[in-house]
Amino acid sequence: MSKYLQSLNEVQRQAVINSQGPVMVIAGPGSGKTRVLTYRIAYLLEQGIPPHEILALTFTNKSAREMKERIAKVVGNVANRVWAGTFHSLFARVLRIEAEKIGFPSDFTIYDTTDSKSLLTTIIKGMNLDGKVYNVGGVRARISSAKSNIIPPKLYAENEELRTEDRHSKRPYLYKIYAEYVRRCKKAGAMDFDDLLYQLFILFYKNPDNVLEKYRSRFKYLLVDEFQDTNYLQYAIIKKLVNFEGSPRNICVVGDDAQSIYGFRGATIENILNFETDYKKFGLQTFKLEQNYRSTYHIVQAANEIITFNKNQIKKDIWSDKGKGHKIKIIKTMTDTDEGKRIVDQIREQKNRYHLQNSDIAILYRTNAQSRIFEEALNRQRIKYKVYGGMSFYERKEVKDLIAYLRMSVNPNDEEALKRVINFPKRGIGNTTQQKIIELAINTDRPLWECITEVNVGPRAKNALTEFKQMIQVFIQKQKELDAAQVTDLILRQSGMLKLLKGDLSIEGMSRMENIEALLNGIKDFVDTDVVLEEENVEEIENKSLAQYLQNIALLTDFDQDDGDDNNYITLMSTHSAKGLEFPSIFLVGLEENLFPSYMALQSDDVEEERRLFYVAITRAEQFLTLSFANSRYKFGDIRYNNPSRFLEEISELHLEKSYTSKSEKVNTVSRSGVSGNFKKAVPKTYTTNIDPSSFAPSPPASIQAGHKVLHLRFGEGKVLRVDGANDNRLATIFFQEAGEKRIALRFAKLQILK
DNA sequence: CCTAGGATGTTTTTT
DNA sequence: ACATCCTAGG
Repeated sequence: MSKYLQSLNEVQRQAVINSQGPVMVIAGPGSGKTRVLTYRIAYLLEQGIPPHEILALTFTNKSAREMKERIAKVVGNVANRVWAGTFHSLFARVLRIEAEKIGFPSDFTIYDTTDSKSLLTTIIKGMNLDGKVYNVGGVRARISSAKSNIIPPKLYAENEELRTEDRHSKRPYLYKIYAEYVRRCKKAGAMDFDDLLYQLFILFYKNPDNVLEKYRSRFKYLLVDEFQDTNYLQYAIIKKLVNFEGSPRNICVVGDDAQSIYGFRGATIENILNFETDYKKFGLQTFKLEQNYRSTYHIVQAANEIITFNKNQIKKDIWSDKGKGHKIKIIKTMTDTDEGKRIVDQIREQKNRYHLQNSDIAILYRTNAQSRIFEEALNRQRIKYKVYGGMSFYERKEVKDLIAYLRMSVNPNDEEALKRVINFPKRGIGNTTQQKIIELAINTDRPLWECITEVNVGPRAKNALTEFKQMIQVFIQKQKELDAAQVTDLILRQSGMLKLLKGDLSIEGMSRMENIEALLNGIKDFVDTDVVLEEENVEEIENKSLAQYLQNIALLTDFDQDDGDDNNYITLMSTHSAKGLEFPSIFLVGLEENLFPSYMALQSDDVEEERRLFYVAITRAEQFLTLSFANSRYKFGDIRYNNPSRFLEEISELHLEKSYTSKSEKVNTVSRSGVSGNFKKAVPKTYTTNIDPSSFAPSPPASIQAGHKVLHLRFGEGKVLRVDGANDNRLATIFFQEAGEKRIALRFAKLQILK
């Protein structure tokens, strides 16, 4: 047996070596999911499967890269020829090859969210609709969800249910916006993020030139990571590739229903259930990875406890043999600023006491806006950190502006790029002129680009437009002759952007210039780095053109930037971004009602996904887990008061450091006044009991029945109203005199029966 | 056509 | 608090 197989436990090994037919791996946090995936691929390669026949789909570039690196360690360079990447990037790659079959240029532009929103704003205005009722964010989400459920504009228009929903939300014309949006994207030769999936499905569905057969015979082995976060559309594509008459159905999906946190963008746990029914008849094998190799006992147990508060889940029994470890610490502060200070103090202490590096530590929060407070506190103490997410490098205005010029030079029909640069830097083409062009384009059903010199405007504007067009035409020409770095340099000068940026000596201006230089360096890097040609992918001619560069950057995020050599910094990121990562010490902050769980989730009564997110967050920790919340916090400029998060109460005290309760009782009894805004005053929510812990004797969980009078260390005396579930999953509904009704998992409860 | 200053909305999470 | 949108006046 190969050496790497010996390093696996029995279940893991089975999940690796059962390489034929459908396989589902349910993998708890830290259970070696990535190891199974990578070893499975390595195993396939060792069995002689050609690398290009393996398609491994992940959600982030980072996990794809990590996977490739780890496969390479086992089997060497052949790993680079496995098709491993994100859904979006790999599908974009296929679409570049096949785009013309479905009416797109192969150099199609990828619209990011900003582009999509900007186009929608134009459309909504053009239809004279109220932008407040038809807010772009909401409209875009609606369209995105339609695409994710494979509902094209025509079906949308015919679907009474959807139309009624729209009428209810006072947006009866949404279907028209959708149709126009799709039309405009196609006219601009552009695909948005959803299109990268949707158009691929359409390609497979319409199947011109039997293109589907080509990919079916090419990708003989499919692996899907984070399967719980796939949406209907993604699963539909997977099925197109795998589920057909005579197919060996070599598909392996890996996921964890308890870590499904992308419901808001259409991910559905039903895919896991559907997968079972779809492949049962083809000999589906299921493996459950339940041993956690990441975290110590208290962390694993706390996670187990809180997840039982969710109703729907596949039963799992996650355990760890890493020892008891440290208990979970909870920090409570008065204000959000204090939270920042206290967390950073705590970080310093941990670093000293346990000799942790900056890179061992991460601060996680629910919303990106929370990062600022910690940045300030870390700055004051001169501790290095890096913020992930939020405004990414490629979303900065100056970067987008320059890229818009680049995009136009490759695809002049790119409407959003044109709108960005037509009057930037200012060249006398104002709003009125632009409106006239847009109008002409709509009336004659032609791209904006073709209309800019035909539009009927005054001589000044006419002149400016002619000059603009000539300038872009030069760029288009040069782009074909020069490499990406050379042409970008030329564009930067000739467009006037460089002059404008250099002339701005303000702090912000300097930083904009720095960003442009960083972009330029990135492009130089792209040109100078040799890429090994993959012989199987002859369709792709590796070159250093601008067009090639643009294809590669569209789907990059901040995560994908090289940090250089100094990587000893504290990581700050959202709980969503943290999925799949692990750190010796995690600080999970802002644990307040309306923040985590979020206000939106509470409004729509969807706390379960928030709880899964909480579960994901705490299971990132290997040894130290610190949770924090603040009494008051600034939001939209004024102070708001929130209660501590309900999730804090769902962790049993067994796993918490003692300091929390004593401290919080003291602070919590302070009454406050003068609460501003329409937020209700925060009601202190700790429950003082005068039970002496030393005389407290919890009864065995199995003995607790409905009707019992019971004692709980924190909640005091209560009556068991009912008990449901069986064995390990028994949940008691208990009414406490002080704390009200609670649902408690008996497996973990410490309850003393009184009578 | 451009600018400045005021009004307004925005925060959930991401490829 | 901050960014974007809107409006009036030059």
